[in-house]
Amino acid sequence: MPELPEVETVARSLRARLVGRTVERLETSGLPLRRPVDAARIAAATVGARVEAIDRIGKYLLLRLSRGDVLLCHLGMSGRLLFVSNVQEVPRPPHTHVVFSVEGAELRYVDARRFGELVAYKVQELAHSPELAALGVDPLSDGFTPAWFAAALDGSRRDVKQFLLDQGRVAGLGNIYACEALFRAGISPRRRADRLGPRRAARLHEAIREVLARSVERRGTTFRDYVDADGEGGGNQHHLAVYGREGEPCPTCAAPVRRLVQGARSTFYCPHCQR
DNA sequence: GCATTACCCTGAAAGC
DNA sequence: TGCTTTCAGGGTAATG
Repeated sequence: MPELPEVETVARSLRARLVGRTVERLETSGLPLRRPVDAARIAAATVGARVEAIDRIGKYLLLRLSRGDVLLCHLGMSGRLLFVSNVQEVPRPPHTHVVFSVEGAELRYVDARRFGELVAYKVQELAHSPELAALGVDPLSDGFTPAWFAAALDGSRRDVKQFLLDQGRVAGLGNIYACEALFRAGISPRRRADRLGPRRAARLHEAIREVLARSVERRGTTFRDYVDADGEGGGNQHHLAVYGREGEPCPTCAAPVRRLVQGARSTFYCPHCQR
């Protein structure tokens, strides 16, 4: 499941391949993703345009194109963006929904569960798009300061785990890294956000940055579907302390890791180390 | 403002 | 072995 480190890894691997190249053709499967794919709009934005830059905001990938268009891509649960240079030798995998032909190579959007999204905007529309307008602060951006984070926590009475998953607050954290950051900070996922206090808030801020930075270094976490633009899996799954480890010993105290359900999502935590 | 539930979807795992 | 059921989860929307 692509969260911030996975999307960042895709952005980096794509950047090396795609920037400076021109899109020549667009093909789509015709099947809807989370929303219908507007092939005509995407073609108008991309075909004949050069890829000028690739950015990331939260879990969104931004392909900035010449002529002032931006292609916004969310990988959902199982989405992959694959850059394939030897097109003849590598057949398109099942669930290939969008293909950009790029100077003899292909950028393929593959998504078995079709929870992803691909949408084009004019650059001046982007900030007001429904996807980005409601997004909170990216935890690897300069705006993610301890003071901002503490104030945001103070303004929410939800469980801190729920708070962390809210993309309108912190943009880019998903279930894996929310669990890992809370473990690292020694904070119970059930603690109310506005009851962390300044010391825990500072610890959690630091833990979020740390957990994300380490995972970016390891090129993300591959559980099932995630690979980068070159088809390579990440390495962070070998370094998870609690996520997906129900019943296994906590790496700190050896107590069994527990699982609880918050907002219909599994939370993994150590009841002994996290208070 | 927040909790809960349903929905979209497929493949892996579990259960029989 | 092979079939059926359950579960996983990001984001959105409806409802309370």
